[in-house]
Amino acid sequence: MASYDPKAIESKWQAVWAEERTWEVPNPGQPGFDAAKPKSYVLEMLPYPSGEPHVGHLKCYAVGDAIAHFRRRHGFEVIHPMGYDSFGLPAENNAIKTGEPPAVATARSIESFQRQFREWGISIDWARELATHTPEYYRWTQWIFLQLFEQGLAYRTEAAVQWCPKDATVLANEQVVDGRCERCGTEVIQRKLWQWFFRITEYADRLLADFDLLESWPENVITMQRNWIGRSEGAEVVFRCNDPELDFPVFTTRPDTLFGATFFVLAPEHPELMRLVEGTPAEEEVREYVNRIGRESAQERGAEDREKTGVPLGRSVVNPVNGEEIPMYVADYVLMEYGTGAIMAVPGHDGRDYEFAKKFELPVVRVIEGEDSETARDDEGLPYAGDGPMTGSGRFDGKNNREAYEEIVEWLAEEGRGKTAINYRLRDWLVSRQRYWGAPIPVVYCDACGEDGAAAIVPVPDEQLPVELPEIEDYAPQGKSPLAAAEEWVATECPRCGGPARRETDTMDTFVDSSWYFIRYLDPRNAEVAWERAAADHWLAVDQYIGGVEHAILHLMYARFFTKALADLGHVSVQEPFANLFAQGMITRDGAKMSKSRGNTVSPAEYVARYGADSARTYVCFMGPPERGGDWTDEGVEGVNRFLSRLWRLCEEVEERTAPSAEPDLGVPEARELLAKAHWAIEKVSKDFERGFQFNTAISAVMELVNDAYRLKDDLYAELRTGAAVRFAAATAASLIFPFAPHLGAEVFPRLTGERVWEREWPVADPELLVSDTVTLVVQVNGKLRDRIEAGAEAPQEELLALARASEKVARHLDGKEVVKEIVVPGKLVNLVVR
RNA sequence: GCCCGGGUGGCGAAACUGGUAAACGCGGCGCCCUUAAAAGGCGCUUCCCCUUCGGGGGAUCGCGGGUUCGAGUCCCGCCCCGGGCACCA
Repeated sequence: MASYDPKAIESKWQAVWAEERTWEVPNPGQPGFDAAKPKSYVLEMLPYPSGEPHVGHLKCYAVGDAIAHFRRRHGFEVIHPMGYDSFGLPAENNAIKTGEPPAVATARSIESFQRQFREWGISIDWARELATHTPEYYRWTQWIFLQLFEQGLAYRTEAAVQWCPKDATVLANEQVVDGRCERCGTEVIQRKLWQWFFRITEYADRLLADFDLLESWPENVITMQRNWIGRSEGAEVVFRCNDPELDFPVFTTRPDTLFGATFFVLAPEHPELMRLVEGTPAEEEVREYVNRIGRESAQERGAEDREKTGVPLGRSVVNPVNGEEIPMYVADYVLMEYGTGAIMAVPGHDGRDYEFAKKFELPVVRVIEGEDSETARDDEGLPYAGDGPMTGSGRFDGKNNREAYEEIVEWLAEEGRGKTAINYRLRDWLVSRQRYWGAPIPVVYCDACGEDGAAAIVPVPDEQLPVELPEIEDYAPQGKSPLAAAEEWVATECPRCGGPARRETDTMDTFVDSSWYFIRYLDPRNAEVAWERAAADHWLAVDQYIGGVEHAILHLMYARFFTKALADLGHVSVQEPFANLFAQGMITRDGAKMSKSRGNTVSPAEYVARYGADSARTYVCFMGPPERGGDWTDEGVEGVNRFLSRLWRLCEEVEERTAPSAEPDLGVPEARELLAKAHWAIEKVSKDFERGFQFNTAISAVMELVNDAYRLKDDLYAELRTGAAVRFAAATAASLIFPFAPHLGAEVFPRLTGERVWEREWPVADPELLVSDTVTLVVQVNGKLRDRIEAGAEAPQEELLALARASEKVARHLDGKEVVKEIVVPGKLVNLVVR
């Protein structure tokens, strides 16, 4: 008997699948397309190809592949593509360090990913493979950019961005770690620069509302996105300054506290700030303050226990509800990015305003009665954030603040001093990067076409796309994009007037590339259009998306935004890209996140070489619930490898000792028991797939089946028809383990059944064999377990009671006591309550 | 501070709508096979106490209360761990 040799069988089946292109599926209109077959789009987040795949990849694709196989065997036409998110910083940083072009390192890494995906036996439709850094792909990224630009959804403006003074470059938020540049450790500052943005805020409400369209997303991911969007309802109220004459709208969620406003604060970046103090005694101090704040990092400014600072402006505004003049300040606790960059300060009912008022000795006024010991900081019980009757609020006195809320807003609206308003925490998406390794932003600047001395932004016409990345010498950013150094490339012709023009030298954030790749998979080789509508309509939406929680906010929200924008443009028919989302947990080692510096990384290749891909894949699915994390242990992989070897040996033995086509004999108790176990396992594994991919328990069910087969097999081999039960059990185990250990399943199943496992429908449990004639009756006295008795499954209540009372163990506890209550749960238990 | 997860043996974990706590795996212990080892097979393994060695009793799912015939599961109050957001008006 040959022993389990994963290397041999794995390469054998990988060759078959490659040769036969087993996992390729046709589009509508293509040969072999079957319109009657339901489709299922199973997708794992595409990898960023840097170095070698790690265990996180192994887990993600093992989980996704199990789902793909499960659906195929339920009659679905499963599309299961793969690609590479191949633009990005690591390749570029490597280029800066070594001078090797990013394309070279990227190609090397992609090769490694391709090789390992094949070695893992992931069922990928390779005909649809793509990489986002190729001109064939980013041509369409640029096309989408221009589509958004035409709609006014892409725009260029001057904005404060994170700037590293040492590297002289803008940094993405992700590149800022604890307020410092991730590369050189220099403290990041804010700087104003002209940047490209996508108007995602326009979609804030739809991004919130359409959570309802999703079939199944983890609740925590939805919550994270909801918080990130941060919708608040409130009112916009206008405060007027009489000298100089200026209106200052503020956003507030508490118009009911308007009567308690005792001062007014502007953000240091507020555009009217310097105008207010110019030529006044306050000018010097305000200017110094603003400059000082400007030099501080966002980290410092947002620090938890930062003391309130600010400067009085020597100006005042009028509170529209009571005509009171209140003094103006500038303070850094007011943020320009949120609301209007100005606030009315209500120290009596807001903790931050309270702190500021105390420090600057400003009046604190109560306008709502009530107390809350949690928030109160003084004898008056202020600040108070709760509800209650109004006071000191003129004609609203005595009313509950909740009711007054509506009335005040209505009244303000009548007076033309306010209106209801909604504010979002979400900001527009900054997409330009002063970096080389990304898709060039496809616009040119033309002075001749411009007005008032400003250059016009002229989009590159579709037929001139892609705007290809030029080859350059030095990849290091010098305060502007490295592309700016490619002078010949920058100097171009204006598509509008034919005169001299300059190319945009910024590239796009790589999140742009990954916001639409799932659509390109559907028509990946199309050179005429980004995708054919029929193909997109057939396959979208993604039925099951799988990836790490770390993408819960950015990637998933950007992709949702793109889908909605593309739907509005008439390019797709769905509003949501991912109907179902599965967020897998992170694998740790020795209880810690894996990292090279910690030296606790796990190389999947090493384990695949040692135990085979099937063991590695099955292990990552078995280590715990896949949505939770888990700690990688070598013993764990060995354990799974032991199980697969055991299944292998069982199948080998069964092939030798039993005949192929005999009907199992249900009359022999052991044969029936084993068949029942097999059907139980079918039911259990199927249910575990359906109930949120509980693969750990699914695999344990197959383990139980194999254990039972081992326990019973030697007695059953003797007869032809009892041997058939063992054959059925072994074949069932092979069939059920196939989604996790496809090579083993593929090898062993046809040897026992003559059929290819992936062409065979997923088994269905026989209900007759799922129920047994007898059950274990649990007998409790006062809720405590006293005995277990075998009883007929259909036995009536009286019989169960009689059985329970007949038990000696039970009788011992009834002795001398009175039974006051009898509880019978048919088929389960009897509980006797005694006194 | 706010919003999510989660606390069950030595470890990873299981337990469907309240009904046998610890399935499955790891580790450990013992036995069988073997000249020996590896591999493999079989069994035991939550803790404490009593035992005439057949077994018997008690405790136990982060802590404290409650509902119930019965709570890991439901309710109330706390503690700890992980993640996200954080001066958002």
